[in-house]
Amino acid sequence: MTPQRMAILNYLKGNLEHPSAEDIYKAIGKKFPTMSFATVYNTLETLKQMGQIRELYCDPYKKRFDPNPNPHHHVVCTQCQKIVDLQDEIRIKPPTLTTEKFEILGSHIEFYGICSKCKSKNSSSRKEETIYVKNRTGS
Amino acid sequence: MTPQRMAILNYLKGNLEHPSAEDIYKAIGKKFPTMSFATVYNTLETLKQMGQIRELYCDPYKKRFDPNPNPHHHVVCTQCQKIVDLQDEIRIKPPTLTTEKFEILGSHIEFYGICSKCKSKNSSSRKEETIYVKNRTGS
DNA sequence: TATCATAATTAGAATTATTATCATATTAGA
DNA sequence: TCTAATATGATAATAATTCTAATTATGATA
Repeated sequence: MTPQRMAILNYLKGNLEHPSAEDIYKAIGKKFPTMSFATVYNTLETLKQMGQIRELYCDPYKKRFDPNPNPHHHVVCTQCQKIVDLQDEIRIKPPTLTTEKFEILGSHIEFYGICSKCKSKNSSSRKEETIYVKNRTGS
Repeated sequence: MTPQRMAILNYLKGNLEHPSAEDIYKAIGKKFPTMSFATVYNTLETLKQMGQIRELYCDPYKKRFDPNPNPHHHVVCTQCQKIVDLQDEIRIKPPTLTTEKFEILGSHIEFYGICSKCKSKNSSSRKEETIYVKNRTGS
């Protein structure tokens, strides 16, 4: 356990925003200005291997990281890529694969939609809506 | 409707492999050697807008395309990124969001696991298993 | 405490997938 | 056929991520 790892883990734990590697790099950079991007990626990979965090793929533009490794599901805004945890316990049967034999290890439900912030943005300025759709950074 | 578009659409329809843009480029390239990668991406974007195909994000390394735009779910191999359609009709309740108000537009379930091919690969040559994990191309 | 092996960090280059630009070519409609 | 609109192809640009190699920190042991 190095200071950098502590900082990254601390930042992640208790963060509900499902930050990307860049988010983490920027946030930690304030405390550790010398820290490199590679360390962020290395640490995230290590934490993932250790089962401390989970990597999410529901943001099509970048990987996102979830400090809660326990199985749960997500709601994703298709405009700003905001990801929100779902508390609901959803029970689904394992699939009946007819042609392919898979060893199923887990499942993940993604609900897609528009968050309230984006919805109000849309209605207030319709002309610009393609900007919100195409701009990856969500800014 | 241009010849290139026809070729891409024809290739997609009736393809169960959920190909990536590169897969499509390579496959169509045999018939249209002059076709550019940009055309593949442009066409896929157009077809997506038209609602003819669906873009999948469950492969962490690249976007994958599904010729079936109707709602259905998938099983993904975490080693070779093989994606298989699920025929099962799975009914899930829309989530009860307490803090955030989302307009939910759809949902997608991903089951994760190991396909039979990767499972036999693993047991037959354990020493090389990191190769299969790290090699993105799945080859 | 000094030494050593191991693992972590850094900076930067390299890679991969994807998107943008723009000149040219093609298409579809009058 | 003519023309405007759109598609294509070559290439450059970008963004996220991974790799490399040199340096540095860490922790165990003498």
